[in-house]
Amino acid sequence: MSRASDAAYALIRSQIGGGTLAPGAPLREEELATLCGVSRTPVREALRRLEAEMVVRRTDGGRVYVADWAGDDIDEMFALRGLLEGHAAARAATRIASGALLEMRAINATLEAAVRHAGAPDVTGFLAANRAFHAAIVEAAASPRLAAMLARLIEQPVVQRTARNYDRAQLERSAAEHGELLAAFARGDADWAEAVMTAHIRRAYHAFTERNGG
Amino acid sequence: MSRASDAAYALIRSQIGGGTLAPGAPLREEELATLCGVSRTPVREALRRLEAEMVVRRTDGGRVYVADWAGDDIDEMFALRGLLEGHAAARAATRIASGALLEMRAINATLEAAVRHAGAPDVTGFLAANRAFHAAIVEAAASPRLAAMLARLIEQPVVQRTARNYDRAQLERSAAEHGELLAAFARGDADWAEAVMTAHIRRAYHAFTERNGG
DNA sequence: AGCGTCAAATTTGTATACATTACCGTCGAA
DNA sequence: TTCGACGGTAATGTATACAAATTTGACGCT
Repeated sequence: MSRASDAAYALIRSQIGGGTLAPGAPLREEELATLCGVSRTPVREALRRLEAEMVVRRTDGGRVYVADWAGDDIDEMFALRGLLEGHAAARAATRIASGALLEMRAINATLEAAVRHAGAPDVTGFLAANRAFHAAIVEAAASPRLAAMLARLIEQPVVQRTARNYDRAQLERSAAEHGELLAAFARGDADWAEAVMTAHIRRAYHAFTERNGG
Repeated sequence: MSRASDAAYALIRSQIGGGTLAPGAPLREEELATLCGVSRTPVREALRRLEAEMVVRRTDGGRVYVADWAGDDIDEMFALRGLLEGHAAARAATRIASGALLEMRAINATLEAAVRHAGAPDVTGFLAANRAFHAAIVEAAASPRLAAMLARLIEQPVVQRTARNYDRAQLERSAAEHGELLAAFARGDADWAEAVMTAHIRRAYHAFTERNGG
């Protein structure tokens, strides 16, 4: 896509993710335009994209606000993630190429290393590897529509807060579940992969709600 | 949303749905602008929306073409529809209000009347009632994200071609399955509702592929 | 003859000016 | 005092002009 439009999209999204733009805050096009150093036009396109992703919401008139997904929204997101990522895992199990499987093993080795990092676990490293791992599954599922839906569903702030709530034992359990997914993939067992992934997401859900007053 | 932008969106979408704009056809902004009687700006916004819905696709450069979803795409769409509509039915079973349930019974009565129409079945009437019925389920599911996903997934051309492939017996079976869904809703049985809906979509899938060379 | 390169033309991306619409405060009347 | 209407203000919606980029065609070279 275009340069300015993409830059505006990335910046606004990161500001929302980083908390600089708080949930419920109004977003005025002109203000964002000066913030991004571009004109209103690309800002408008960025807002349209964010609206489609439900990162922002707009009122009956055109006013745009930062979406304050909380409570039921979180429940929805995790329920749909479980459904769709489980489906993705099932598809991936019967389609993944051996090369991609090797790559995923390497990714999970990195993840395990981050978990067992000397002193405290390397949460940032964990997050990067975790993200790459899940992305690889979606890639192997070979379903553009599914990929698009999951991209809109997985809010990184939620994933990050979830992981930062994990203690070392939970991080290790995540790594172990990833290992089990790899075993299911190696055997082409779709049902197994789906079950493990569903449980994986479900556990993340409870970890998230326990410490965030869901 | 805005007047002109909405009009452009509706017109372009209907032209694609109606076949006037064939799959693979290039879409030039200026041409569409004159066609819709508006400027390029609202056309651009309409194209962004259609892109998010995967009704059109755009190349590395900004060129936009009518998406030619066929073959694997159809499989994907039905698989995801089964998953998500099944989930919607499960949620609806435990949440639907008695008033909404009554309304759905009325809708299905209309649908049955269309099926048993004197002479040939009234397929247009069937489609209208069918659409209203499924929309009511999504509404009762009370999940905005789920609703947004399904809206992007259910291409009316596909639904229409599916229904037009049905013979009278299949139309009657659809009506019966709807009736079973209503029974599941009345008892608040989420598992039952989900199973019936999944089967319902699956049958539609096979009906579609049988006569469309899937 | 085929291929690479360069240039012209067409198309999209961006910016800005203008029109329109929604919001909000104020004023007036019940 | 509260409700409703009205007008000012500020935001979004639209149109157009200009800049950037990509495609396409032709020309020259191998």
